[in-house]
This record gives sequence, structure tokens and C-alpha cells, in this order.
Amino acid sequence: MLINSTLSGKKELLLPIHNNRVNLFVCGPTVYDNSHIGHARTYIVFDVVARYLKHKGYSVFYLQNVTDVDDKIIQRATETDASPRLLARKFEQKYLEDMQALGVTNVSYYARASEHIPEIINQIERLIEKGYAYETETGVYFDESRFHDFGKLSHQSVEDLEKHRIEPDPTKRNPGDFSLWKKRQDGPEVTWDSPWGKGRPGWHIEDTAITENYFGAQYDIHGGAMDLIFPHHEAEIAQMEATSGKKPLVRFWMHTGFLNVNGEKMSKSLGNFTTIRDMLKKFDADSFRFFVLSSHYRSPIDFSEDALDQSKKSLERIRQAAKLIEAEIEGSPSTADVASSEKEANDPSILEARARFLDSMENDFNTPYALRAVFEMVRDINRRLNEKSISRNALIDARNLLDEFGQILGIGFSPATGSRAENSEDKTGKLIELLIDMRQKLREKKDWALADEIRNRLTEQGIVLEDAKTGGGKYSIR
RNA sequence: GCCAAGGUGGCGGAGCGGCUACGCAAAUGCCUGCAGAGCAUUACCACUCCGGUUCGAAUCCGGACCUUGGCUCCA
Repeated sequence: MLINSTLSGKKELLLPIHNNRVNLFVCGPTVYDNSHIGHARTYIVFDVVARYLKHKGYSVFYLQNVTDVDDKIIQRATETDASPRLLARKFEQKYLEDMQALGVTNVSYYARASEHIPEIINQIERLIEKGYAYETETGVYFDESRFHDFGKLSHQSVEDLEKHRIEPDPTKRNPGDFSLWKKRQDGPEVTWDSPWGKGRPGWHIEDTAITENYFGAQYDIHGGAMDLIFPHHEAEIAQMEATSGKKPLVRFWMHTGFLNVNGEKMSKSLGNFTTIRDMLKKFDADSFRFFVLSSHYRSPIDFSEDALDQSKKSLERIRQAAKLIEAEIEGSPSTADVASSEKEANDPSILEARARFLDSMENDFNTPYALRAVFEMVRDINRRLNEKSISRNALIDARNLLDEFGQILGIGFSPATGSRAENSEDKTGKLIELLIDMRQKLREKKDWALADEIRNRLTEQGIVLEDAKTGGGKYSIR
């Protein structure tokens, strides 16, 4: 399959370093606050990347770091008079809950920075030995002038990078040198002993220490959002390629586009963010996943409630078709053709839908194009259901295919809500069903006046009835 | 200033040399006691601008313009 590489700017063929194994690393959160839906976009995208690679038969190890030692955590802890460690744990827990709620379930291992301090120190020592890093009164820095590939990922020259907005630490040799170890003591929980005295790691070093520990000096895919290209990922390349002498650090750098609001990047510093929790109060996770996957992962997307509403409706279309398919399968009792349903799918239209979907995913995870295949299949099935020109076998194949698609995208396409059986757990549900049954008897007697009155008065109570042809029907509580 | 990503129908959003997606919204029809929901069909021939290459360009090559982002906090 083809994956776009930020390094080359081109799509390249995925050939894993270790046979069938794909090592995937994605930059995780800095746990000092609730995550917002911009983060959610990135993590949903890489969840689908992992799902698809697994579906292809690769053994995927998906590693994610958790930055639990950081200036912002310390700052927030100081402001709120909290312990930095407990603050980090609290937001890490909330992050994991958010991911669970979004169906982001394919991370194999979360690695905390604070639990990899020995690996970090070890890597810094090797960088100093090789002459790529030096110590000053304030810390240990990477000497950018020694690493000639610096800037290759962000396509900038070292001279371009001389410009800076933040006043550099005066002890550094070059303004572009970045911190590996900070000689700071901000409290016992965020201070460790090192050959350079007490302190804590710089921002970039944890990722390469962690990936080297689990993957070695080189691995297959590194993901993150575009804002990490510089300086973060550039620094990772410098650190690891300098340490190991092996290039490239990763085969594929994959970067997701931003989630914008009114054309502006959503970010904590701008204050225009919606947390995942708040979003999920208004929309279900599947609608949000659908919204995210409706655009290509590298394109910017503009978040709005209208856009989410539209995604919800689009998803409903697929689910509605799944309902019709299911009802038709249930409704047509097993006949002679059931025996042959064991066979592989052979309906040409369904085979084509599957091929198109998978081809789209093969081409740099083109989920919008893959969704097109889903819609085209849905329309075709609907039409044939109307014409009663589809076999039970084909319907079963279609159902299975929708399940397969749903599995890859992490979206439930199968009908799940609002059925009478599910709502009949409680007494209210039973009472409503009783009314529906009574009303159905009235309808059979063609007592439309009374039947309509029952429906209207239930609607007033927020209970919306949807009659079905055969009677019964469904209801939903608003 | 340098680097990057974009600019496509009413809206969202693919395509990236010919077959001009897909979805939402719209119109018509079907279904229905009615309503809702649903389904089908149809219409919409759109690609920021200016040059060029080509039999043919949204797509390739020049050159503008605009938007957003990065340039040591960021998914």
C-alpha cells in the first residue's frame, strides 16, 4: 500500500522493516488539561491506520508516549496548588477515558516519560560522547551545527532556522540548539539525579528514548499532527540519527491536518477549543468519527455543529440501509438457499464495493473515497430491495461487508438503537408498549381519530412514534 | 522574510491529464388511513485568477492573488 511521507512529500510503498510487523509510534498528550477535539481527530486517524494495517494482516505494535513531565504540568500544578504527579495522573486517566469513549482502542502500550528517565539519561550520555551535545550551567543541549540533516523534515535550511521568537538561553552555542536536560529543580516529583546534577528531561528526548527502547533505532511509522513537524520531530530525527548513526529514524512520517474552527486552528493557547467531553454531550462518538473520516487525514477540517449534524445524517443513511437488510434477512425464513450462503460473496456489486473500499484505503488511507464505496453499495442494495431482485445470500454478504467496513473505520454501521426490545427493560418502556399495542388495535379497527390522539398526546410527552407498515413500529424518547 | 498545507457546485468533500465521485440540502415519484421516517429518480456540468504545454487541464508547467499554520508552548 501507499503512504504519504512528509520527508519526501510523496506517496511511497509500505515495506515494513521486520517482515509482517509494523511498529507505529504516535506522539501522545501532555497531560495537564482535558483533551480537545483537535487531539481527537489525530488519534482517531491513527486508530484507523492501526485498524486497517491489522485488517491487512500486519502485526501492529502501536506505541504512544504520555508526557507527564513538562513545564506546563508544573505550571498548572503550581497555579492550582496541586502535586504535579497527581495532576498528570488525573488528566492521563481522563485522556484514556476520552479515547475509550471515541472508540480509540488500538494503542498497544502507553509509555510515560517519567518511567523512562534511565533510558533518557543514557541517550543523552551517548550524544555527549559522540560530540553532538554539550553541557552548560543551565543544562545539556543538542548542538544543531553538528547535525547536517537538521531541517530535512520541515524542508528548511539551518540558516532559516536561525530566526527565533523566543530569546534563546544565553549559554547555548547556537540559538537553534535544543534542550536535552534541564538543570532545574521544580519539586521532588519532577526532579531526577543525573550525571549533570539534578534536573529533568527536555521535551523531545523522551520520544526517542522510548521508541529506541521498544523499537530500536529505526521503525516504520511515526505519526502526529502537523504542528509537531518543527521543532519536535526534527529534533527527534537529530537525536536518534546522531545517536545511532542509522538513517532514517522512521520510514514514514505521517502528519494529520488541523481541526479548525471558523478557519482558525483549534488550540489551547487561542482558547477556542471544545473538549472531547463537551462535544460528546451533544454528539455521539460515531458521528464524530464519521465527520473526521469524511475528509482526508492531511486536509484541514472545519468543525461546526452543522458539519456534525450533516455527518450524523449521512451515517444514518448507512444505518438505515443496514436495518432494512437485517429486517429482510430476518423476515425471509431459511429456505433452500441457506445452505449455499456459506460460500464466499459472489455478488458482483458487493464484490466491487469491497474492492473499491480496500483500494481507497491502500491509497494513503483515503477514507472519504472509501466511504463513497459504502454509499454506492447502500444505494444499490436499497434499489434492489425495492425491486425485490436481491437474493438472501447477497443480503447476508452485504451485511457482513458493512460489518467489515465498520470494523476498519471503528464506526458501528449496524442498527443498534431505539428498538422496542431494548427499551422494554423498564416499566416506562412497558407502559409505552402497552399504549402502542392498544393503539395498533384501534388502527386495525380503522379508528383513526382515537389512534391519532394517542400518538399526538405521546408526542406531547416527548415520545415520538414511527409507525411501520406491519404494525408495531418503533418509538423514541426525545 | 523562510517553510508547509489549502483555495472545487447552495453546503461538506473526493478526484490530480479524457469516463466530470460521494454525502447533506432541493425537486419529483413510490410507500403510507394520515403524519413521520424511509426508498428511488432527477436536476445542479463546479473547480481563485492570468498565461503556457496538450487533440484534450480542476488535474501538468510558469506567474499572481487569497486563507490557515510552523519558524523553538502545541495533536
